[in-house]
Amino acid sequence: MTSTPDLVVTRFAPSPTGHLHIGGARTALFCWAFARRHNGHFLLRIEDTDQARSSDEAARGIMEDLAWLGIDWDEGPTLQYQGRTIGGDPRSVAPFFQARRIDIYNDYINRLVEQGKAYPAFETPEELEAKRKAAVAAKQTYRYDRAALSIPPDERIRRMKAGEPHVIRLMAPAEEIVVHDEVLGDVRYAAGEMDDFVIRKADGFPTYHFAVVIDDQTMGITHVLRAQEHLNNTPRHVALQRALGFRTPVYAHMPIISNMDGSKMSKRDKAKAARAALADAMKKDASLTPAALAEKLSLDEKLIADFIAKENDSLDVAAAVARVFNVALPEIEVADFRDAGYLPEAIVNFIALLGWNPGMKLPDGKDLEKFDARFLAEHFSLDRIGKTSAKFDRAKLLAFNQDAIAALSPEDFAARWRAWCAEHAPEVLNLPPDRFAILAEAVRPRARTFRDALKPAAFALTPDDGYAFDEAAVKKVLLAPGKDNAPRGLDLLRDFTTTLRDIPATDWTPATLDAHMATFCQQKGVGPGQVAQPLRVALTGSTVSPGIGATLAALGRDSALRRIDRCLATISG
RNA sequence: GGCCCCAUCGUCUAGUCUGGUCCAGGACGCCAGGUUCUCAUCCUGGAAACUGGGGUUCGAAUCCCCAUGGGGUCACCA
Repeated sequence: MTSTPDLVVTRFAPSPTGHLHIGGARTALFCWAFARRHNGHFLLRIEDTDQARSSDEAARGIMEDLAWLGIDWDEGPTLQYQGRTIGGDPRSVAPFFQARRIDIYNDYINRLVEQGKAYPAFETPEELEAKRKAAVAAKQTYRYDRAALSIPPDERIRRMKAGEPHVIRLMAPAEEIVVHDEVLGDVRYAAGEMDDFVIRKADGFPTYHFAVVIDDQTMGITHVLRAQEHLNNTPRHVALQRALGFRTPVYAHMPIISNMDGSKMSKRDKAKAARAALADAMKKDASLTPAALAEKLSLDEKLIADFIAKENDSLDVAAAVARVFNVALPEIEVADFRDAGYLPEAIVNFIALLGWNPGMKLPDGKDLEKFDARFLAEHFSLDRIGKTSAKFDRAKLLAFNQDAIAALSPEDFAARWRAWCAEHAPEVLNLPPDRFAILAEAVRPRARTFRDALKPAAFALTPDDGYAFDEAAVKKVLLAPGKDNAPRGLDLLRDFTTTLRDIPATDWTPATLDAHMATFCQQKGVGPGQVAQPLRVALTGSTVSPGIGATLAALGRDSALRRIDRCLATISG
């Protein structure tokens, strides 16, 4: 192993049991930024010691989520992303999947057992659970009672070697442990608080605590940045480091991100939202039995019944409910935000502000809060991480995303919206490129996310005879007598259409069309609204659409004229 | 419940370490106006907070103590 003495190495160590959680994304971002700021390495390690819940797909998904956010790792499993390779093993510290490091862990565990610093214990999970329940019932704090230590050492080892099912427990230290944390300061844990926790499970896999400590040491991790929910784990890790003779890395625990109501942001929130929507639907429609729902959602009836009864929080059911009943589920995982049409740069900016702040002013005296990953890589520091937990305010994220969308060049916005549409709304791509570009620009200030953009764009995606003319709009805008003796909307429309017919396709652009309308209005002595609104009703069926020039142009000359003709033919009077 | 952490507008926060420049600044949201062909964008203005109580000090959002509140964590999950 080659190592540079002062090389800063941070790591992000997700367990591959699902998509990347937004909170995990922030942890990864801070680890990445800290490494960049100090010209160090950011390492990605996959903690797959929970055999039942881990999967390779999940690991890959997490890597893609990170890459999408622009968080690249210098060391770790490799990923091909947009033509380049992320990851690698420049210091020879692989493997990066814990399941492939079992031999390493066992070496250290054997050493601890030989030294009497750890010992086998033979209780079954059921026995321990019973003891735990008894302690709770007696209002006592449960700690492992060291029953295994009453077995003579020789016999313990003999039974262990004979293959009797056992776990290995660390002999907890008898002294106080002080954890120095870069954001919280010294955190003290009194002697005797810690019990002899398990470091190797009966299935032979190390527990999280043990694997983390071994890996952080053998991978040369110098700085551990993680969420505060891990703070209480840290004394265990320090105890382990001392027993093993390892150094202690620098710790920095960052505040937790929670929902607006203070509850923890979790994947279960999606199930909760779906369940509420389902309950609502079932109340309104008595025919929606679990059996009927199974049909409707094309899922197993038992799964659905259990979901309703809160027996499970199946993400499949939640997703199906969202789709079929057209309800929005809260975004929790990075993939949710991507699907909803958020920009990675907006997400990065927003989550960076959840618990960190540059503390800088703009020239106009306002606080600096808009920045990108490059800025973070230059300015991120531990001492500006806050201590208070942060609530995830979607309204503010939406505002950030809207600003990020506004900051894009028209070409960039069109290209990126197109890429999103290709995945989530392919029908939009049926438009010819020039009209797509016009539509994109028209829709941009009306969209806070890519998905949002679909709504104001809808008029351009329906067939020319595929929409109805809103009755109230027709009455008010087309048929009502004009103000101040002006002609009715319908007559103005008919009149202006003559002008429109004379405009060649080559001039059919938003600016030119707007200019023609302005001229027409001047000639007729009417306000722009008196022409634009009737036109809008004819073109879209409603009184709401982008600017009239853009609306006409996004439709294209043929389509626009066809729509007006249909309106004129349909609405008479 | 034990242990641990935290405490500035509804929310994210600046200010706290190095007490006075803070009758507390910014942003989102909200409210009210304005621009505009609708919707939206955009512009202007407004309401809105130092959890409470004790200290220390000439002086406390800033330092100390207590109370209260919130959160985390107590697995052969990570």
